[in-house]
Amino acid sequence: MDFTQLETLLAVAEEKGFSRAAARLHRTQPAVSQTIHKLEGDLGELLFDRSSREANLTTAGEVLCDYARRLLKLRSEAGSAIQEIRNLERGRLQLAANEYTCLYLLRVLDRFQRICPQIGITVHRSLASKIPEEVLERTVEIGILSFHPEGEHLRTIAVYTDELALVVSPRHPLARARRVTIEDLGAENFIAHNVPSPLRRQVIAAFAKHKTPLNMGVELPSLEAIKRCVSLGNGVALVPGLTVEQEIASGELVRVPVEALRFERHIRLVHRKRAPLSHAAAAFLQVVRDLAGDAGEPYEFRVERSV
Amino acid sequence: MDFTQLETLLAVAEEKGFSRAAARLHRTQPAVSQTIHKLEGDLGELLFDRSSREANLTTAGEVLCDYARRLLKLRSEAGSAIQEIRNLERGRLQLAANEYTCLYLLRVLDRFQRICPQIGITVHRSLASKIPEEVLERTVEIGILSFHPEGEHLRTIAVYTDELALVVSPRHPLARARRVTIEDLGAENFIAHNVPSPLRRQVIAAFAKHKTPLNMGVELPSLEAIKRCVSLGNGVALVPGLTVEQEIASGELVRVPVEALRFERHIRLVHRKRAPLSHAAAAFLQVVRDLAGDAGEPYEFRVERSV
DNA sequence: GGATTGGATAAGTAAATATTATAGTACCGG
DNA sequence: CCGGTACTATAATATTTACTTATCCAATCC
Repeated sequence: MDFTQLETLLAVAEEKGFSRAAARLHRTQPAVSQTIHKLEGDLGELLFDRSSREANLTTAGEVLCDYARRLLKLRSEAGSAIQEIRNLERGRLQLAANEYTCLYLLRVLDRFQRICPQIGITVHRSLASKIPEEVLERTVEIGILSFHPEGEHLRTIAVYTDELALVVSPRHPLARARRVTIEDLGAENFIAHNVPSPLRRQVIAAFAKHKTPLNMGVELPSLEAIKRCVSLGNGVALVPGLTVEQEIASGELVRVPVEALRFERHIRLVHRKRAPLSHAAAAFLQVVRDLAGDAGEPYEFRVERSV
Repeated sequence: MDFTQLETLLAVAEEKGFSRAAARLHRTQPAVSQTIHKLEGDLGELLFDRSSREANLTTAGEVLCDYARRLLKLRSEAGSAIQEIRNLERGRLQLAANEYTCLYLLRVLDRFQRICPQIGITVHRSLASKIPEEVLERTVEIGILSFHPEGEHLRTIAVYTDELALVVSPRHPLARARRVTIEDLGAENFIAHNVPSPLRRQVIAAFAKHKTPLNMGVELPSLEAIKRCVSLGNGVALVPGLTVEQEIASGELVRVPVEALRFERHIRLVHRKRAPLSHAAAAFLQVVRDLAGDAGEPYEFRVERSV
């Protein structure tokens, strides 16, 4: 029992004749006869009473017509559902981000949702170091990272350039200083993120280069905790600009520019290079690309080579 | 999109691999690859991500799998439904009978319903003369008649031999008579059915043969009315035995045997000779045949030749 | 980095499904 | 009642579709 047979059945039933059905199906009459004959053979039941001029359904034929209509309708729905996926009227995008890269994501999501309101989004909150494997294992389709992951199978796209910001409490002496050099920071208590990162090493190197002591008296596990700690006047911290935009705007924290501590941090999207991109993911990437075009710096869309 | 493709899709999805799916489907791996490839081409969408060792569904693939399961389930239900018709677990039998032949039908129906409890029955109440055309026009599948209809396309089966009964009221003088001859009826008022029938002519001929006057003072349109009329003592009537069995048993009417008025009436089934018999109709005929075998006279099952 | 597993591709073959041609059967009108 | 018309079945043939074998290529495992 295949769809062609069912379509033929319905055509014959509705046209009340094999010849007319053949015309409707753009097929010859013997083709229709054979199709129905084969279907009858498969089922072991006659479907039509051909004894009179017009073909009439038997009981079995009537019952099967009923199913045929339902089956063909369902098949057509299936086709539409696939169309909907292509048209971004259906689907879900699985993303992975960490505490920090989430902040970038928020800026894109808003725009994405306006363009693809029907696409659901799931953001998996992960540790940065776990994100590449989540992408490789297909738990998520796109990861958002602040480092360039290794791996032949990943495609990395730099999408945002963030600058580290040295932040202090508004009541801190440095908050009112005209010009601050790295040497001025030797006496300060640095509050650090307790995860190893390339950035951390760069900072240590910068202080070493200027022969300035670096006091990392407090190490905290979250950016939220670091910001709160600085805000209470317990030290200074070097954090990604994105994470403190809000607090600087509200005056809760003050950013202190230091020439020797200008570090950039690139936010990247990663996805499996060889896997076919879902339409939802492709649309997401397009939104990111458009954002770079419309909003300009610090947004960008720069595919990086694999390492 | 055909069922083979959908089955293949599910096999690959469930086995997470083309080769394993091929084994399950008793087909070779290239066949599976080609089937999926063609399906993808038809839909314009990739269904699997083959980039890793195991095949993973894309969004479109997942959606289609969902539909595939529903479609295959529905097809299997359709197959079962056809089976049910064959097994007499589903169906409806359309019969045509008139006031009189209905009485025969009642005796068969009881037995039929015990054997085929799932088969619905619709009895079309028709005028006897209209029944053959109802059968020919397929309004009903089997007609029940008391005469032998003409027509090359009808098959006629005599199933019951009924005898006409002369009935009178229990208070009528003939009710107590020892032996009644046709001549004794010359003074009686005959209540007749006002439809012309071969039988009516036979009765008139019998009276003429015995040179007995026949007074048909009252003509009524239904057997029910005739019986009531006789029961009230307004005359005598010659009616089919089947129609008065109840009343004779209850004593409401009395049957008076008259040698010269022994007329037989055959009840027949008719159906289209060339049309395929439904399983329900075939079962019905079998019940009628069995009844003839089990119950014996007056039941029978005698196919008559077409005229 | 070679071995292994799994999928794609190409060419040839088998099977299914179409077509043309023709014969047979119901129904209609003179 | 009989020939014309309308319709379906069947046979022979052609075409398309789907499967198999053989081989290649990519990813993963050890």
